[in-house]
Amino acid sequence: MPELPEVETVRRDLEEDVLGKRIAKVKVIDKKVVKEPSVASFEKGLRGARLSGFFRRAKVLAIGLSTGEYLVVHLRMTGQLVHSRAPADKARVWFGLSDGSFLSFNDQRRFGELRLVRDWKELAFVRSLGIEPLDKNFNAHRFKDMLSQKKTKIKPLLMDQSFIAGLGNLYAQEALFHARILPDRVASSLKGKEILKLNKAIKKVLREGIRYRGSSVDNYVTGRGSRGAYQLRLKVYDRKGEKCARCSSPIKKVSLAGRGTCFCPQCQK
DNA sequence: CGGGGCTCCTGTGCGC
DNA sequence: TGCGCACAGGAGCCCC
Repeated sequence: MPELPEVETVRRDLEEDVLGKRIAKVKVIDKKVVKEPSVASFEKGLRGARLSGFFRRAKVLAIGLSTGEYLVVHLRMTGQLVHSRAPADKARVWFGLSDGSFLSFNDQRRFGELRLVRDWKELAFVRSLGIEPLDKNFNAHRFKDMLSQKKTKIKPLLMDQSFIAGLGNLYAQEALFHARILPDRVASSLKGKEILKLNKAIKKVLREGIRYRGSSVDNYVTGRGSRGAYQLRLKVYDRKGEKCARCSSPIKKVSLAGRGTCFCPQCQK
């Protein structure tokens, strides 16, 4: 499940490996993943374009093109964007680059989305996004303001992209563990110290996630097709029944807003 | 506007 | 061993 650190890892890989290369050929194998414009216009608009910049907002990756348009990629659950010497066997879409290499969009569950647009920041989803959690404006003072009126449980709120943009189910659970806060706490009930700790924990888990090149719990891979390593450092996510790294109590799992949520009932309060 | 629930998808892993 | 079903979760959508 690609979240901010996974998408950022892909962005950095591609910026390093394919910036400036030209798209020589576009092959759409699964039309479902191309959301706009029509497949014909998508192919025509991309063919011949150079890759001129790689941008990320939350979990959205935008690839700037020499034509002035952007190829906007949302990996959703199982999407992969991989640069390699040959198209991936299971590619939904692939791009043949001018140097003979390939950029493949793979997506087992087909929730992923590709778009070719003029102004990616005007996309409805991008416009509705909340604050970027690694932005310096996201500090404890600001966070306190954001939480003060919120009657919802903190964990689903952390996953609300219009509130904070980029956390998903994995990093939300990890951040709450590091801040020692129970996932079902009502957001407005958090005290000043807890808000400070959570603000720091969110930044910490995202930065660590990026440093370890993302979490390959399921089928996420980097822009080079390799696995990340942050899954080895997870404290609660997918660890139901295992011992808490801090206090050895068994990790519990509940469902919040329909999503699996793991936590330590002993050291999260 | 908020929150709950359903939907989109497919592979995995569980219980019987 | 095999079958069927729950589950995994990002985000849009509908409804109250």
